[in-house]
Amino acid sequence: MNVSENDTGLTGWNLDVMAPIGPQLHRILRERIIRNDLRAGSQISESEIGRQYDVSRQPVREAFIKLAGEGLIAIRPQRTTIIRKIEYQAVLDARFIREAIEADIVRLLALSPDPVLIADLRKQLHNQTRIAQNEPENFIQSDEFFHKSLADGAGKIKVWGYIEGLKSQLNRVRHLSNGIFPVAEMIAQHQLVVDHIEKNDPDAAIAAMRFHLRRILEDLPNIREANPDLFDAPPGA
Amino acid sequence: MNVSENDTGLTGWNLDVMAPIGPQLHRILRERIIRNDLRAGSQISESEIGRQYDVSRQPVREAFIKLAGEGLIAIRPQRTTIIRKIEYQAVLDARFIREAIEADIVRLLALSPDPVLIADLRKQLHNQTRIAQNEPENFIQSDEFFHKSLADGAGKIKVWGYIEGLKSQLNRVRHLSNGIFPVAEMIAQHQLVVDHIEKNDPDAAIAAMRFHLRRILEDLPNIREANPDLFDAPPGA
DNA sequence: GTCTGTTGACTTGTATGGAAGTATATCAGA
DNA sequence: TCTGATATACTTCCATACAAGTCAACAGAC
Repeated sequence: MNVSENDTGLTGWNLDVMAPIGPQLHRILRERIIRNDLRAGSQISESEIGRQYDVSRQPVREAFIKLAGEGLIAIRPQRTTIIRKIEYQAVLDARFIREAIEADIVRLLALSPDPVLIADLRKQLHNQTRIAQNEPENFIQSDEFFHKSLADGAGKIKVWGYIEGLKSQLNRVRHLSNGIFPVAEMIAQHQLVVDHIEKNDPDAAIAAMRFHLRRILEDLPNIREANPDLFDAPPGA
Repeated sequence: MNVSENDTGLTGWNLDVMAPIGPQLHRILRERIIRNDLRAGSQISESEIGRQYDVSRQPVREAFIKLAGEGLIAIRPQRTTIIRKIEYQAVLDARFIREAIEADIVRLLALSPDPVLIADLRKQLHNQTRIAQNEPENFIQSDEFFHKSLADGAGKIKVWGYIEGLKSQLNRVRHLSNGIFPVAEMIAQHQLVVDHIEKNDPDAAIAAMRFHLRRILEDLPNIREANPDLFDAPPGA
């Protein structure tokens, strides 16, 4: 295990020793896995992570259990714990669920468009264009916020929380495709969704959202091909 | 805490001491909460549950953390842990997600009907009628199996696993409404879904499934009224 | 009677030790 | 050089001990 890239050896993710350790470790380790700082396929152990962060094994173990529940690691009792590789089918399933839910969310929004929400979304679209040009590394975050705002506007903010675990699977892929993502195209698709919501046209809004969320299906094979060691067994073959 | 209804004091849910304890406790406690054996609003503690099952606090704690993640209990650090009451909004949100996902699942099924699956589903419908007459207490289980079969037939068996946590919220309500459920009506709705799938009519199948899953919205207010102490704050007022 | 400070019995959070199981390295023998 | 048994060093899992925080009851002052 080699993680040290700076003086702390924590690659920038540090603990607040006054707050509960377990949940903090859960969040930190999840982020490190999603960003591929803890590489897929590599082994980790409770004691080793505990040493890195100078805590005991117990809170590490609790974080591990949560990560295993999200499918990010695989705990093999008495043997070892490994960072799971990205499962092609799991990404497809997570995307499927997300499309189903977000389609129904935009349906609600388009059935009774809220001018205040529309204005906020348009402002976000403006920001996205600026971010795409000046700080593309932050685009994923702004994209997440956009979709979250849609859920919130439909009164389904808790629904967004439920699928938090799902996003882990998708975000691992998205972080791999940071460079090759057609950002301008995605912003245009966002715009289309907002337009149809404003025009009180549910079917068109749903179609636009579904098309938008299916975009990743085109890139997925390329992403796998560019990072074969991070993925599990090939899709069909 | 009073749980003993038989000699073991475990009300029928026992541990296998050879298998990992933590996950077993998670499953057992979840079942007890869903079936209202651990009553909503009551307090529990790691040590007390540990004494009941003659294990240490540690595996109990791991089960608690998972249950908290599902929203079934609320851990208040250094204070207490309580069985959460049923949140009206959480039930609505879980139902919303389930409808969105299952609608897309039946769409897939109706787009390319599989005769083998259809035959299996029809056999299940037959069984459901028999169960409804002879052993109505098992109807919920057969209903779950029916919906799971739909997901499986669409190649989305893992999707069904992802929403496992969601079902906890819904099942708490369903177990309260065991007696007043219009079983015959639900079987007829199941039948309608299968019919439309077989006839290669996605829109009709989706409509039938959505209608079916919205049925609980009619009973929900009555269920809450019949068990006011198990629910959180009233919906609107 | 009312308020305040203290005590003690709880709670969860964290640390540590040992038990059970597995993988790997080492070494004996052919 | 190769094969197989043994030992050592890991791993997770569970039990136990300690630390820190919270709450309720109670004693005492006003």
